[in-house]
Formats: sequence, structure tokens, C-alpha cells
Amino acid sequence: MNKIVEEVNKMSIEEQETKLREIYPEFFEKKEEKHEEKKGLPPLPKAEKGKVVTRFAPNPDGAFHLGNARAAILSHEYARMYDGKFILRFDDTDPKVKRPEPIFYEWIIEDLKWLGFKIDEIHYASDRLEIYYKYAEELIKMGKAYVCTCKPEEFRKLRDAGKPCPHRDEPVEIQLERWEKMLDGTYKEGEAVVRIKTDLNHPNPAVRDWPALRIIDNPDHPRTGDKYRVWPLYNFASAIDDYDLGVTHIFRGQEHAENETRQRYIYNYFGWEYPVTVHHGRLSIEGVILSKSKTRKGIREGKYLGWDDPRLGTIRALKRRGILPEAIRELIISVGLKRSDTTISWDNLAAINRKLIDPVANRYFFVADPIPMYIKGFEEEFTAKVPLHPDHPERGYRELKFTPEKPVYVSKDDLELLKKSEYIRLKDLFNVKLLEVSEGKIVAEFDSIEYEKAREQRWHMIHWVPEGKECEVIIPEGDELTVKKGLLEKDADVKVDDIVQFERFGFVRIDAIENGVVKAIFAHK
RNA sequence: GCCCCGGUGGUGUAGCCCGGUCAAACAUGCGGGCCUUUCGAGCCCGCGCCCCGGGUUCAAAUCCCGGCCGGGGCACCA
Repeated sequence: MNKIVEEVNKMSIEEQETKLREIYPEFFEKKEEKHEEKKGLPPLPKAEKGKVVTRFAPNPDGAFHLGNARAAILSHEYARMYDGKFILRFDDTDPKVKRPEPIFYEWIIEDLKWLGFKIDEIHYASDRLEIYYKYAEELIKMGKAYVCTCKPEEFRKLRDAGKPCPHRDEPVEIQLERWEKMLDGTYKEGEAVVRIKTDLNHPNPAVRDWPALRIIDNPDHPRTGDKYRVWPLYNFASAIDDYDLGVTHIFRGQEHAENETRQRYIYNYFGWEYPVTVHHGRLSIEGVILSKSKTRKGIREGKYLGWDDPRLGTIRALKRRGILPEAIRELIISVGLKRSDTTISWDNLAAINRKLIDPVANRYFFVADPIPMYIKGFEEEFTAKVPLHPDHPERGYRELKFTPEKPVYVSKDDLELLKKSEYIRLKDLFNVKLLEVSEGKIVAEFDSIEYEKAREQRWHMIHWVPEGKECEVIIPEGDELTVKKGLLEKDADVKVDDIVQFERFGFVRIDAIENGVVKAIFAHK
């Protein structure tokens, strides 16, 4: 068995394939078929082509991150899969505790577009207050909702005991009167709340007569200012909106599972059909902070540079790190609809991203922590021509010129390798014999020019640069940010936003070019 | 404490609904090799998983019960 494996390994790939086609032709057909069938999302229950409406409903109180992206991408993906409609709805109904900020409305739209979304409709819950009022009033008239003026603690006590509060069963006229007082400002913040009637013996006390609308005295809402004082709570706004906007399928985190039981009461009272819901688990990347409050805190304390700090898991941060939107999409689709939480490793994301980036990223030499290498015995100028991409020579070449008497620079990262080697090949240049190796300088002697010799002798190969421009690579590692300073080949044609590979170093995205200094952010190996 | 929901290699997912074809698949990771002027890509080989205990059954990753572990919810937040 081992012998056969050895033999096969000795053949070239073409030989292997030809042989295989000879003895086992079906293999090739089958392989292709199998590749097709996998991947992609499972079919959606009760989904009809052209009739699926999904929505993503973020609160614009922070930047969009990978965790939110799961619900967003699934929603969008299914909308497209069934030729349906995807709605973006800003759930900006809390001007107090989770205050929306104007910038995040813009960023969320921007990030969604960057991810390749086609947004069919955009709605703002804060524009829809009158709609909520209308339905609230209807529910009150139907006797399915009431205005409660209990102190929160008192209500909680009754609720936990499964008992009705004194306002619950008062006649509709009185409820409507109080509702009016909520709207006209007679009641102040904290004095009254509209509650939806539920089963008072519901096993989960938190579901019993849950609050639907509350008063906020000086909302100073970023979009509506102080125009409205009565604001719906999440469950009410969401339930009404999903119905009113015709949403058929909802994707949200499992932390919302309990909310569904609350919202269903409204649907039942009105006789509406509840959308199909998919509750997925939480998605995170190992070691990356997604929490909005932690991020905000870190920014305030100066720990993070901003919402796009490369250590963070916001979509903007991922973008800055050179992660492609398509990679994020693929990742989320591959994780799928599972209900359990998922913590993916960077390797998983990096592997997807690398497949996308590798064919397009141009190659350059970047020498981190340069050490000069003086080379004796080669007295002419010599220009190394290196392809911008090894698999695509048609894209052109870069030229690195060796000049006698002038050192070339190699990276301190290769110091150990140099110390234990007698000979080394400078990639695309020539082979040298190492005479002296230290952290401060390296002295070498020209040996030969042929690549073949280095290969036969199994000499190691390192990258180098004759002269270069200053370059800094920011490397996010967990919660740390380290900077590698070095030299990038002088004529490297890089622009901000380019994703390139620094050979033997890794893929980076060019983040800025300031005063001739190239600043890059490390993506992955 | 109460109420939900989960648990398949190091990581992520498929299989579970409808028990056998699953001594378990795919990707990533790791080890080895081939190829290659990158420690990149590609190719080949290998490593490694059904949380535990009972039960039902001719047969259980799949069904049932119990346990353990993990996550979430229990706001006049979303």
C-alpha cells in the first residue's frame, strides 16, 4: 500500500490524472457532481417564489458587526433565493437607554451595501409612531390591552403572583381616557404604560401582561426630536411592523425566542398569521469583541482607535483588515441556521478569504526589521525581475536592482534561518554563502546565480530588498495591536485599499499612505 | 431560582425530523510528501468526532428517560 502511494506521488499531476482517467473514468464525473450539491442554504419552510419578504431590523446605536450580520445575511440571502423582498428597518424606538445616533444609520446602510445587499425598502420605526398608536388604540378598544399606572415594583409583585393589576379589568372608556392622557402629556414618564393582556398564569412571568408602549418625557430623538412622547417597546413595534410591512420570514438570534411568545398574542388578537421564524445561535469569532457596549467603552477609554479598529468584529473593521464581503457572506451561509452558538476561528474565515484574495493579490517584498547584508564578489549591477503574481505573469513584473558595494536588506524574522544556514538564495536574485550573521549586519559572498543549484542543494530562500520605502504593518492579535516596521520594495505600486501579499509574510490591506510611509494592516497568512 | 434552547474530530458544518446504506461526510487545522524561485496557491497521504448512563429495537449519532455541560431569556432595552 505504502509503496503504491509512493509511486503515485512520484508521478506528476498530469500523469496521475491521465492514469486515473484510464482506470477509473467515473471518478471525475462524480466528483464534479458532488461539488455542486453541497453548499448553500436549505430550503425555507412555507416559502413561495416571489412572495418571501424578509427584514433586518437593527437599532442604529452602534456599528454593524459580524454577529448582526448573521441575521442580516440570512434574511437577504433568502429574499434573493425566492425572488422576494428585503427590508431594512431601523428599530430606533429607544431614545433613552439605547439611543440611536445619526452616524450609525448611515454606516449600517453603507456596510450593507458593501456586503452586496440590494435593499428593497428602508423604514424607520421612528417615522411610524402614528401607526403604532392606531393599533394600540384598537387593542385597547378590543379589551386586549390596557393602560397601567402601577408602580413598576407593584406590578411586578402582582405579576409574579399571577394576579391582575387593578387597572387591567377597568372598562374600555376609562382605558381610552387614560390612553389619551398618555398622549397629551398629562401622564409623565414612568407614570403609565400600555400593557398587552396575556395569560396571567403563563409559566414565564416575564411574558405576563408585557408592556407595549411607554412615556419618555424629553426624548430628543435624533430623527423626530420631541415630537412624540409615547414610544413603543421593541416587542410591540416589531410585531406591528412585521405585519404591516408584510414580512413572511424572520431571522433572529435565539435570545429573541421568548419575544415570539409575547408577539404572538398580538397576532392572535388581530387574527393575523405569524411569520415563519428562524432563531439562530449567536455567532462570534474567537477572541474578537462584538459587544456594542464594550466597544463603546473601549473607544471612550482610548483603547480602540474607533469602530473600525482592526481588533474589533465590526463589518468596518473586517473590511479594514482586508476581509472581502464575499468571504463574510460565504462564512455565514456555511454556518447556516443552527440554533446553537458558534464561535468560528480566524483560520476558518482566513481560509475562505484567502481563496478569494490569493488569485488577485499582487506580490511584493516587505522586509520587517531590516538587517543590512553586504555581498562580496559580484561586481556588476543586476536587476531581478519578479512577477507581480506567480501564476499570472501577464500582469507584469517588478524590478529590484542589486548594486555592487551597496547592501541589500533582509528581515530579522529570518535571522534564525540564516544562522543555521551556510548558503542561502535571495529569491529571484542569486545564491550567496554566508560569512557572518548577526543582528546588526550580515556579510555574504556571491556563490552562484542559478536557481537550480539552490534547489538541488535544498538551500533556503528568503526575500530581500535593495532599497525600500518605509512601511508599517499593523498586526491585530487578540486584544493587542503590534506594529512591524520595515521596508517595502521601493517601486511597489500600492494604493490605499489594495489587498496585496507581502511574500513570506502574509496578506495585508493597504490602509493609508502618509508622508510616503505605507501603512498596512495584516489580514492573515 | 424560574422558563426556553442546544451538545457530531482542535475549529466550523452535514447526517438526526423519516433508526440499518454512518466503525460517520465536507471544509479548516495539524503531521508527512509531491510540485513550485514565497513559510502562498495547487496536488497526494495521514491524524482526529457522535457529552455520559440507562432504555426501546434484530439494529441507535438518529427514538425515549435520566444526568452532566454549554448558551439564552426572566427591563417602562433592542
